[in-house]
Amino acid sequence: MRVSQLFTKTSKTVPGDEVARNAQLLIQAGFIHKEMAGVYAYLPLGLRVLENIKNIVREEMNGIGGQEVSMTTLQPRDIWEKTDRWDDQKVDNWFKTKLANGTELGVGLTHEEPVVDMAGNFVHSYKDLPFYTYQIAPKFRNELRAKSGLLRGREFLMKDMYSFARTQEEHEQLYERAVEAYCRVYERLGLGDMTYRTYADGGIFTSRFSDEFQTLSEVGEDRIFVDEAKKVAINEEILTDENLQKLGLNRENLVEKRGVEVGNTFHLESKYTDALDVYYVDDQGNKQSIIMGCYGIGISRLMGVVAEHFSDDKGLVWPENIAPYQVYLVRIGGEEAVKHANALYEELTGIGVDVLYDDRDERPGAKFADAELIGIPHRVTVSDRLITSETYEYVARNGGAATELTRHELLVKLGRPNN
RNA sequence: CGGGGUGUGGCGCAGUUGAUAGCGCGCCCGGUUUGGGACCGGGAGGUCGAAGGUUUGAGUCCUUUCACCCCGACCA
Repeated sequence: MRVSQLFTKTSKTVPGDEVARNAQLLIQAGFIHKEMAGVYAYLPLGLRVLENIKNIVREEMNGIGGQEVSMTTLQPRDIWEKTDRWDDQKVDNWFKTKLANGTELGVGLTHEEPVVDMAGNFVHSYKDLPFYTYQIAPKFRNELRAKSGLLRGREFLMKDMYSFARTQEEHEQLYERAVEAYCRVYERLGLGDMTYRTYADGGIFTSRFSDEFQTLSEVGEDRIFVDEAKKVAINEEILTDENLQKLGLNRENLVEKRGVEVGNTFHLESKYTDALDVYYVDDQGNKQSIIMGCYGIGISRLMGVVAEHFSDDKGLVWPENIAPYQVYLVRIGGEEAVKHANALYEELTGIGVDVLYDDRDERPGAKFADAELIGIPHRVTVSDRLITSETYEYVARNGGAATELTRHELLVKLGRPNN
Protein backbone atom coordinates (compact mmCIF):
# COMPACT_ATOMS: atom_id res chain seq x y z
CA MET A 1 0.00 0.00 0.00
CA ARG A 2 1.24 3.41 -0.88
CA VAL A 3 0.83 6.04 1.79
CA SER A 4 -0.04 8.55 -0.90
CA GLN A 5 -3.11 6.45 -1.70
CA LEU A 6 -4.20 5.89 1.88
CA PHE A 7 -7.22 8.08 2.48
CA THR A 8 -6.54 8.39 6.18
CA LYS A 9 -4.00 10.78 7.63
CA THR A 10 -2.08 10.97 10.83
CA SER A 11 -2.60 13.90 13.15
CA LYS A 12 0.00 15.92 14.99
CA THR A 13 -2.38 16.59 17.83
CA VAL A 14 -3.86 14.26 20.38
CA PRO A 15 -7.66 14.13 20.25
CA GLY A 16 -9.06 16.38 22.94
CA ASP A 17 -11.91 14.13 23.91
CA GLU A 18 -9.90 11.01 24.65
CA VAL A 19 -7.86 10.34 27.74
CA ALA A 20 -7.26 6.64 27.21
CA ARG A 21 -3.89 6.11 25.62
CA ASN A 22 -5.13 3.38 23.29
CA ALA A 23 -7.76 5.66 21.83
CA GLN A 24 -5.43 8.64 21.59
CA LEU A 25 -2.80 6.72 19.70
CA LEU A 26 -5.15 4.77 17.47
CA ILE A 27 -7.04 7.91 16.47
CA GLN A 28 -3.91 9.99 16.01
CA ALA A 29 -2.32 7.35 13.80
CA GLY A 30 -5.49 6.87 11.78
CA PHE A 31 -6.46 3.35 12.85
CA ILE A 32 -9.90 4.09 14.20
CA HIS A 33 -12.54 6.78 13.96
CA LYS A 34 -14.77 7.67 16.84
CA GLU A 35 -18.39 7.66 15.83
CA MET A 36 -19.75 8.31 19.31
CA ALA A 37 -18.93 7.34 22.87
CA GLY A 38 -17.95 3.70 22.94
CA VAL A 39 -18.47 3.24 19.21
CA TYR A 40 -15.51 3.25 16.87
CA ALA A 41 -15.11 2.62 13.16
CA TYR A 42 -12.05 0.75 11.92
CA LEU A 43 -10.06 2.49 9.23
CA PRO A 44 -7.83 0.67 6.75
CA LEU A 45 -4.86 0.34 9.08
CA GLY A 46 -6.99 -0.54 12.09
CA LEU A 47 -9.01 -3.07 10.20
CA ARG A 48 -5.85 -4.90 9.19
CA VAL A 49 -4.85 -5.19 12.83
CA LEU A 50 -8.31 -6.34 13.78
CA GLU A 51 -8.28 -8.94 11.00
CA ASN A 52 -4.89 -10.19 12.15
CA ILE A 53 -6.17 -10.64 15.68
CA LYS A 54 -9.28 -12.35 14.38
CA ASN A 55 -7.17 -14.73 12.35
CA ILE A 56 -5.05 -15.73 15.30
CA VAL A 57 -8.15 -16.36 17.36
CA ARG A 58 -9.79 -18.18 14.47
CA GLU A 59 -6.78 -20.43 13.99
CA GLU A 60 -6.76 -21.39 17.63
CA MET A 61 -10.47 -22.04 17.76
CA ASN A 62 -10.32 -24.08 14.58
CA GLY A 63 -7.34 -25.85 16.07
CA ILE A 64 -9.47 -27.39 18.80
CA GLY A 65 -12.24 -28.23 16.40
CA GLY A 66 -14.33 -25.09 16.66
CA GLN A 67 -16.79 -24.68 13.80
CA GLU A 68 -17.25 -21.10 12.76
CA VAL A 69 -20.68 -19.65 12.16
CA SER A 70 -22.17 -16.19 11.99
CA MET A 71 -25.26 -15.62 14.04
CA THR A 72 -27.65 -12.72 13.78
CA THR A 73 -27.63 -9.42 15.53
CA LEU A 74 -31.40 -9.04 15.42
CA GLN A 75 -32.89 -11.33 18.01
CA PRO A 76 -36.42 -12.64 18.49
CA ARG A 77 -37.95 -12.07 21.87
CA ASP A 78 -39.34 -15.54 22.53
CA ILE A 79 -36.14 -17.49 22.98
CA TRP A 80 -34.90 -14.97 25.50
CA GLU A 81 -38.12 -15.18 27.43
CA LYS A 82 -37.67 -18.92 27.76
CA THR A 83 -34.48 -18.32 29.72
CA ASP A 84 -35.87 -15.25 31.50
CA ARG A 85 -33.30 -12.91 30.07
CA TRP A 86 -35.56 -10.62 28.07
CA ASP A 87 -36.82 -8.47 30.90
CA ASP A 88 -34.84 -5.27 31.42
CA GLN A 89 -34.97 -6.00 35.12
CA LYS A 90 -32.96 -9.15 34.48
CA VAL A 91 -30.58 -7.93 31.83
CA ASP A 92 -30.29 -4.17 31.87
CA ASN A 93 -27.99 -3.51 28.96
CA TRP A 94 -30.12 -4.69 26.08
CA PHE A 95 -30.55 -2.51 23.06
CA LYS A 96 -34.04 -3.21 21.80
CA THR A 97 -35.90 -2.12 18.73
CA LYS A 98 -39.16 -2.84 16.95
CA LEU A 99 -40.39 -4.08 13.65
CA ALA A 100 -42.75 -1.87 11.72
CA ASN A 101 -45.64 -3.96 13.02
CA GLY A 102 -44.60 -3.34 16.60
CA THR A 103 -42.89 -6.66 17.29
CA GLU A 104 -40.08 -6.17 19.74
CA LEU A 105 -36.59 -7.30 18.82
CA GLY A 106 -33.36 -7.45 20.71
CA VAL A 107 -29.99 -6.36 19.37
CA GLY A 108 -27.52 -9.11 20.14
CA LEU A 109 -25.50 -8.69 23.29
CA THR A 110 -24.56 -12.36 23.65
CA HIS A 111 -25.68 -15.53 21.90
CA GLU A 112 -26.36 -18.40 24.26
CA GLU A 113 -30.04 -18.50 23.41
CA PRO A 114 -29.69 -18.29 19.64
CA VAL A 115 -26.86 -20.82 19.51
CA VAL A 116 -28.83 -23.32 21.56
CA ASP A 117 -31.95 -22.72 19.53
CA MET A 118 -29.94 -23.22 16.36
CA ALA A 119 -28.13 -26.31 17.63
CA GLY A 120 -31.46 -27.79 18.63
CA ASN A 121 -32.30 -28.21 14.97
CA PHE A 122 -29.46 -30.63 14.53
CA VAL A 123 -28.64 -32.25 17.85
CA HIS A 124 -30.84 -35.19 18.75
CA SER A 125 -28.59 -38.15 19.47
CA TYR A 126 -25.51 -38.81 21.56
CA LYS A 127 -23.86 -39.36 18.19
CA ASP A 128 -24.27 -35.65 17.45
CA LEU A 129 -22.13 -34.60 20.40
CA PRO A 130 -19.77 -33.13 21.47
CA PHE A 131 -18.81 -30.05 19.46
CA TYR A 132 -17.77 -26.44 19.66
CA THR A 133 -19.16 -23.67 17.55
CA TYR A 134 -18.10 -20.05 17.54
CA GLN A 135 -18.45 -16.77 15.77
CA ILE A 136 -16.57 -13.51 15.55
CA ALA A 137 -19.19 -10.81 15.42
CA PRO A 138 -20.19 -7.45 16.79
CA LYS A 139 -21.92 -7.27 20.13
CA PHE A 140 -24.09 -4.45 21.34
CA ARG A 141 -24.44 -3.58 24.99
CA ASN A 142 -26.08 -0.52 26.39
CA GLU A 143 -23.35 0.26 28.86
CA LEU A 144 -24.20 3.00 31.31
CA ARG A 145 -20.78 4.34 30.81
CA ALA A 146 -18.51 3.59 27.88
CA LYS A 147 -14.91 4.35 28.66
CA SER A 148 -11.25 3.85 27.96
CA GLY A 149 -11.39 3.84 24.19
CA LEU A 150 -11.61 0.34 22.83
CA LEU A 151 -11.58 -1.19 26.28
CA ARG A 152 -15.26 -0.72 27.05
CA GLY A 153 -17.54 0.09 24.18
CA ARG A 154 -21.21 -0.19 23.40
CA GLU A 155 -20.51 -1.83 20.08
CA PHE A 156 -17.52 -4.11 19.99
CA LEU A 157 -16.17 -7.15 18.27
CA MET A 158 -16.21 -10.40 20.18
CA LYS A 159 -15.38 -14.00 19.56
CA ASP A 160 -17.88 -16.15 21.36
CA MET A 161 -17.65 -19.90 21.38
CA TYR A 162 -20.02 -22.46 22.86
CA SER A 163 -19.38 -26.09 23.68
CA PHE A 164 -21.98 -28.82 23.83
CA ALA A 165 -21.18 -32.01 25.75
CA ARG A 166 -22.95 -35.20 26.75
CA THR A 167 -21.64 -35.42 30.27
CA GLN A 168 -20.01 -33.29 32.87
CA GLU A 169 -16.73 -35.16 32.34
CA GLU A 170 -16.85 -34.51 28.65
CA HIS A 171 -17.63 -30.88 29.32
CA GLU A 172 -14.60 -30.55 31.58
CA GLN A 173 -12.36 -31.79 28.82
CA LEU A 174 -13.82 -29.39 26.30
CA TYR A 175 -13.53 -26.58 28.78
CA GLU A 176 -9.87 -27.17 29.54
CA ARG A 177 -9.04 -27.55 25.90
CA ALA A 178 -10.67 -24.16 25.25
CA VAL A 179 -8.73 -22.60 28.11
CA GLU A 180 -5.50 -23.92 26.63
CA ALA A 181 -6.42 -22.43 23.27
CA TYR A 182 -7.04 -19.13 24.99
CA CYS A 183 -3.59 -19.17 26.52
CA ARG A 184 -2.10 -19.75 23.09
CA VAL A 185 -4.00 -16.77 21.73
CA TYR A 186 -2.56 -14.45 24.38
CA GLU A 187 0.92 -15.88 23.80
CA ARG A 188 0.72 -15.18 20.11
CA LEU A 189 -0.43 -11.64 20.75
CA GLY A 190 2.59 -11.04 22.92
CA LEU A 191 0.46 -10.74 26.05
CA GLY A 192 1.24 -14.13 27.51
CA ASP A 193 3.58 -12.96 30.25
CA MET A 194 1.14 -10.43 31.59
CA THR A 195 -2.08 -12.35 31.22
CA TYR A 196 -3.33 -14.47 34.10
CA ARG A 197 -5.98 -17.09 34.31
CA THR A 198 -8.12 -15.58 37.05
CA TYR A 199 -10.79 -17.22 39.14
CA ALA A 200 -13.90 -15.12 39.04
CA ASP A 201 -17.55 -15.09 39.81
CA GLY A 202 -19.48 -17.79 38.05
CA GLY A 203 -22.30 -15.43 37.25
CA ILE A 204 -25.57 -17.27 37.45
CA PHE A 205 -23.83 -20.35 38.81
CA THR A 206 -22.57 -19.76 42.27
CA SER A 207 -21.53 -23.37 42.58
CA ARG A 208 -18.73 -22.88 40.16
CA PHE A 209 -16.14 -20.23 39.38
CA SER A 210 -15.63 -18.86 35.93
CA ASP A 211 -12.20 -18.20 34.51
CA GLU A 212 -11.25 -14.75 33.43
CA PHE A 213 -8.14 -13.94 31.50
CA GLN A 214 -6.77 -10.75 32.93
CA THR A 215 -4.00 -8.77 31.32
CA LEU A 216 -2.18 -6.70 33.89
CA SER A 217 -2.67 -3.03 33.22
CA GLU A 218 -2.85 0.19 35.15
CA VAL A 219 -5.98 1.10 33.22
CA GLY A 220 -7.73 -2.15 34.04
CA GLU A 221 -11.14 -1.99 35.64
CA ASP A 222 -10.71 -5.16 37.66
CA ARG A 223 -8.79 -5.64 40.84
CA ILE A 224 -7.18 -9.03 40.92
CA PHE A 225 -4.84 -10.80 43.31
CA VAL A 226 -2.02 -12.61 41.59
CA ASP A 227 -0.13 -15.65 42.76
CA GLU A 228 3.05 -15.24 40.73
CA ALA A 229 4.42 -18.67 41.53
CA LYS A 230 1.29 -20.51 40.46
CA LYS A 231 0.67 -18.12 37.56
CA VAL A 232 -2.96 -17.71 38.53
CA ALA A 233 -5.02 -14.94 40.06
CA ILE A 234 -8.29 -14.43 41.86
CA ASN A 235 -10.70 -11.62 41.21
CA GLU A 236 -11.34 -9.31 44.13
CA GLU A 237 -15.06 -9.93 43.75
CA ILE A 238 -14.72 -13.50 45.04
CA LEU A 239 -11.82 -12.99 47.42
CA THR A 240 -12.95 -14.73 50.58
CA ASP A 241 -11.15 -17.09 52.91
CA GLU A 242 -13.54 -19.84 51.95
CA ASN A 243 -12.80 -19.41 48.25
CA LEU A 244 -9.06 -19.18 48.80
CA GLN A 245 -9.19 -22.46 50.61
CA LYS A 246 -11.30 -24.01 47.91
CA LEU A 247 -8.78 -22.90 45.29
CA GLY A 248 -5.73 -23.86 47.28
CA LEU A 249 -4.45 -20.30 47.36
CA ASN A 250 -2.70 -18.57 50.20
CA ARG A 251 -3.47 -14.98 51.01
CA GLU A 252 0.20 -14.26 51.82
CA ASN A 253 1.26 -15.18 48.31
CA LEU A 254 -1.14 -12.81 46.61
CA VAL A 255 -0.23 -9.45 45.15
CA GLU A 256 -2.90 -6.94 44.23
CA LYS A 257 -2.91 -5.79 40.61
CA ARG A 258 -5.23 -4.21 38.11
CA GLY A 259 -6.28 -6.14 35.07
CA VAL A 260 -8.20 -5.85 31.84
CA GLU A 261 -10.48 -8.78 31.21
CA VAL A 262 -9.45 -10.04 27.78
CA GLY A 263 -11.37 -13.28 27.98
CA ASN A 264 -13.87 -15.11 30.11
CA THR A 265 -14.98 -18.71 30.11
CA PHE A 266 -18.06 -20.04 31.86
CA HIS A 267 -19.60 -23.33 32.81
CA LEU A 268 -23.22 -23.16 31.80
CA GLU A 269 -24.28 -26.63 32.90
CA SER A 270 -27.60 -27.32 31.19
CA LYS A 271 -29.35 -24.08 32.01
CA TYR A 272 -29.83 -22.90 28.45
CA THR A 273 -30.29 -26.23 26.76
CA ASP A 274 -32.91 -27.31 29.28
CA ALA A 275 -34.68 -23.96 29.13
CA LEU A 276 -34.90 -24.11 25.36
CA ASP A 277 -35.88 -27.75 25.43
CA VAL A 278 -32.82 -29.06 23.62
CA TYR A 279 -31.82 -32.55 24.75
CA TYR A 280 -30.15 -35.60 23.32
CA VAL A 281 -31.01 -39.25 23.51
CA ASP A 282 -28.32 -41.56 24.87
CA ASP A 283 -27.45 -45.05 23.66
CA GLN A 284 -30.09 -46.47 25.97
CA GLY A 285 -32.78 -44.31 24.40
CA ASN A 286 -33.04 -42.02 27.40
CA LYS A 287 -33.43 -38.25 27.14
CA GLN A 288 -30.41 -36.45 28.61
CA SER A 289 -29.42 -32.83 29.32
CA ILE A 290 -26.70 -31.23 27.26
CA ILE A 291 -23.86 -29.62 29.21
CA MET A 292 -22.61 -26.32 27.83
CA GLY A 293 -19.66 -24.04 28.22
CA CYS A 294 -19.20 -20.58 26.76
CA TYR A 295 -16.01 -18.80 25.95
CA GLY A 296 -15.57 -15.14 25.07
CA ILE A 297 -12.67 -13.08 23.82
CA GLY A 298 -13.05 -9.37 23.22
CA ILE A 299 -11.33 -8.91 19.87
CA SER A 300 -11.58 -5.15 19.70
CA ARG A 301 -10.71 -4.87 23.36
CA LEU A 302 -7.57 -6.89 22.68
CA MET A 303 -6.60 -4.42 20.01
CA GLY A 304 -6.99 -1.67 22.59
CA VAL A 305 -4.95 -3.55 25.17
CA VAL A 306 -2.12 -4.15 22.72
CA ALA A 307 -2.14 -0.51 21.62
CA GLU A 308 -2.19 0.60 25.22
CA HIS A 309 0.80 -1.56 26.13
CA PHE A 310 2.97 -1.69 23.08
CA SER A 311 3.75 1.95 22.57
CA ASP A 312 6.32 4.54 23.50
CA ASP A 313 6.55 8.32 23.45
CA LYS A 314 6.65 8.30 19.66
CA GLY A 315 3.68 6.11 19.00
CA LEU A 316 2.50 2.58 18.55
CA VAL A 317 4.80 -0.45 18.50
CA TRP A 318 2.85 -3.35 17.03
CA PRO A 319 3.92 -6.93 17.66
CA GLU A 320 4.80 -8.55 14.33
CA ASN A 321 1.93 -11.00 14.52
CA ILE A 322 -0.74 -8.36 14.30
CA ALA A 323 0.97 -5.33 12.76
CA PRO A 324 -1.02 -3.85 9.87
CA TYR A 325 2.06 -4.10 7.65
CA GLN A 326 5.44 -5.66 8.23
CA VAL A 327 7.56 -3.00 6.61
CA TYR A 328 7.35 0.77 6.43
CA LEU A 329 9.33 1.77 3.39
CA VAL A 330 10.56 5.36 3.45
CA ARG A 331 11.67 7.02 0.28
CA ILE A 332 13.98 10.00 0.49
CA GLY A 333 15.44 11.86 -2.41
CA GLY A 334 15.10 12.45 -6.10
CA GLU A 335 14.54 10.41 -9.21
CA GLU A 336 17.14 7.77 -8.46
CA ALA A 337 15.66 7.15 -5.05
CA VAL A 338 12.19 6.92 -6.53
CA LYS A 339 13.39 4.32 -8.98
CA HIS A 340 15.11 2.24 -6.33
CA ALA A 341 12.30 2.54 -3.81
CA ASN A 342 9.68 1.56 -6.36
CA ALA A 343 11.75 -1.46 -7.31
CA LEU A 344 12.20 -2.53 -3.71
CA TYR A 345 8.50 -2.06 -3.04
CA GLU A 346 7.62 -4.29 -5.98
CA GLU A 347 10.15 -6.88 -4.97
CA LEU A 348 9.07 -7.11 -1.33
CA THR A 349 5.42 -7.14 -2.24
CA GLY A 350 6.20 -9.82 -4.79
CA ILE A 351 7.60 -12.18 -2.18
CA GLY A 352 4.60 -11.67 0.06
CA VAL A 353 5.86 -9.05 2.47
CA ASP A 354 3.23 -6.52 3.48
CA VAL A 355 4.72 -3.12 2.83
CA LEU A 356 3.41 0.34 3.57
CA TYR A 357 5.35 2.48 1.16
CA ASP A 358 5.73 6.13 2.05
CA ASP A 359 5.95 7.52 -1.44
CA ARG A 360 4.71 10.95 -0.46
CA ASP A 361 6.51 14.10 -1.36
CA GLU A 362 7.14 14.86 2.28
CA ARG A 363 10.28 15.75 4.13
CA PRO A 364 12.17 12.95 5.82
CA GLY A 365 11.28 14.07 9.31
CA ALA A 366 7.58 13.88 8.61
CA LYS A 367 7.92 10.37 7.17
CA PHE A 368 9.98 9.10 10.07
CA ALA A 369 7.57 10.59 12.56
CA ASP A 370 4.63 8.92 10.85
CA ALA A 371 6.49 5.63 10.64
CA GLU A 372 7.00 5.77 14.38
CA LEU A 373 3.47 6.83 15.16
CA ILE A 374 1.97 4.07 13.05
CA GLY A 375 4.30 1.56 14.66
CA ILE A 376 5.10 -0.90 11.90
CA PRO A 377 7.82 -3.33 13.05
CA HIS A 378 10.44 -2.81 10.34
CA ARG A 379 11.45 0.46 8.76
CA VAL A 380 13.49 0.50 5.60
CA THR A 381 14.79 3.71 4.08
CA VAL A 382 15.84 4.16 0.49
CA SER A 383 17.69 7.40 -0.08
CA ASP A 384 19.99 9.08 -2.53
CA ARG A 385 22.94 8.89 -0.27
CA LEU A 386 22.68 5.12 0.09
CA ILE A 387 22.20 4.36 -3.55
CA THR A 388 25.87 4.50 -4.43
CA SER A 389 26.67 2.01 -1.69
CA GLU A 390 23.78 -0.21 -2.79
CA THR A 391 22.43 -0.39 0.75
CA TYR A 392 19.25 0.31 2.63
CA GLU A 393 18.84 1.69 6.09
CA TYR A 394 17.05 -0.68 8.40
CA VAL A 395 15.68 0.05 11.85
CA ALA A 396 13.35 -1.97 14.02
CA ARG A 397 10.49 -0.10 15.62
CA ASN A 398 10.93 -1.84 18.94
CA GLY A 399 14.41 -0.48 19.45
CA GLY A 400 17.94 -0.91 18.27
CA ALA A 401 20.16 1.30 16.21
CA ALA A 402 19.80 1.87 12.50
CA THR A 403 21.96 -0.36 10.35
CA GLU A 404 22.83 -0.41 6.68
CA LEU A 405 21.98 -3.61 4.92
CA THR A 406 22.62 -4.87 1.44
CA ARG A 407 19.67 -5.97 -0.61
CA HIS A 408 20.39 -9.59 0.18
CA GLU A 409 20.71 -8.99 3.91
CA LEU A 410 17.48 -7.05 3.85
CA LEU A 411 15.56 -9.78 2.07
CA VAL A 412 16.82 -12.34 4.55
CA LYS A 413 15.75 -10.18 7.44
CA LEU A 414 12.31 -9.51 6.02
CA GLY A 415 11.63 -13.02 4.82
CA ARG A 416 7.97 -13.53 5.35
CA PRO A 417 7.52 -14.08 9.09
CA ASN A 418 5.59 -17.05 10.31
CA ASN A 419 2.47 -15.90 12.03
C1' C B 1 -27.78 6.50 37.11
C1' G B 2 -25.15 10.15 41.14
C1' G B 3 -20.97 13.67 41.22
C1' G B 4 -17.33 16.73 38.53
C1' G B 5 -15.55 18.87 33.92
C1' U B 6 -15.74 20.35 28.65
C1' G B 7 -18.32 21.91 23.86
C1' U B 8 -15.48 28.12 19.48
C1' G B 9 -12.95 26.72 11.25
C1' G B 10 -10.76 19.73 9.61
C1' C B 11 -7.49 18.99 14.46
C1' G B 12 -5.53 21.35 19.06
C1' C B 13 -6.72 25.80 21.61
C1' A B 14 -7.30 31.43 23.23
C1' G B 15 -11.24 34.88 23.69
C1' U B 16 -10.70 40.14 29.89
C1' U B 17 -15.79 44.08 33.22
C1' G B 18 -21.14 41.76 27.18
C1' A B 19 -19.66 45.51 21.55
C1' U B 20 -21.09 40.38 15.49
C1' A B 21 -14.35 36.07 16.61
C1' G B 22 -8.47 34.97 16.85
C1' C B 23 -3.82 31.75 17.21
C1' G B 24 -1.01 27.16 16.02
C1' C B 25 -1.31 22.89 12.99
C1' G B 26 -3.62 21.17 8.65
C1' C B 27 -5.67 22.63 3.67
C1' C B 28 -5.27 25.60 -1.41
C1' C B 29 -1.94 28.82 -4.82
C1' G B 30 3.23 30.69 -5.95
C1' G B 31 8.40 30.45 -4.86
C1' U B 32 12.68 28.59 -2.26
C1' U B 33 13.89 23.96 0.18
C1' U B 34 14.84 18.22 0.81
C1' G B 35 18.02 12.63 6.27
C1' G B 36 14.14 14.04 11.83
C1' G B 37 7.45 16.96 11.68
C1' A B 38 11.06 23.34 6.39
C1' C B 39 10.73 28.70 5.15
C1' C B 40 8.59 33.17 2.74
C1' G B 41 4.35 35.42 0.37
C1' G B 42 -0.82 35.01 -0.85
C1' G B 43 -5.66 32.52 0.16
C1' A B 44 -10.07 29.56 1.51
C1' G B 45 -12.64 27.95 5.68
C1' G B 46 -16.61 29.37 11.75
C1' U B 47 -24.86 31.31 12.11
C1' C B 48 -19.09 29.98 18.80
C1' G B 49 -23.19 22.13 20.24
C1' A B 50 -28.77 23.21 19.93
C1' A B 51 -33.26 25.87 21.45
C1' G B 52 -35.33 29.76 24.11
C1' G B 53 -34.62 34.21 27.13
C1' U B 54 -32.31 39.03 29.19
C1' U B 55 -30.09 43.31 26.64
C1' U B 56 -29.43 48.84 22.18
C1' G B 57 -25.93 44.74 21.65
C1' A B 58 -24.49 37.75 23.75
C1' G B 59 -19.00 33.19 22.25
C1' U B 60 -19.43 35.83 27.06
C1' C B 61 -25.32 36.50 31.39
C1' C B 62 -30.02 33.24 32.49
C1' U B 63 -33.12 28.72 31.41
C1' U B 64 -33.74 24.21 28.97
C1' U B 65 -31.57 20.51 26.14
C1' C B 66 -27.94 17.46 23.42
C1' A B 67 -23.04 15.58 23.13
C1' C B 68 -18.16 14.24 24.95
C1' C B 69 -14.52 13.16 29.05
C1' C B 70 -13.31 11.73 34.18
C1' C B 71 -14.69 9.47 39.25
C1' G B 72 -18.29 6.27 41.34
C1' A B 73 -22.26 2.72 40.95
C1' C B 74 -23.37 -0.92 37.17
C1' C B 75 -21.19 -4.50 33.67
C1' A B 76 -24.39 -12.80 31.03
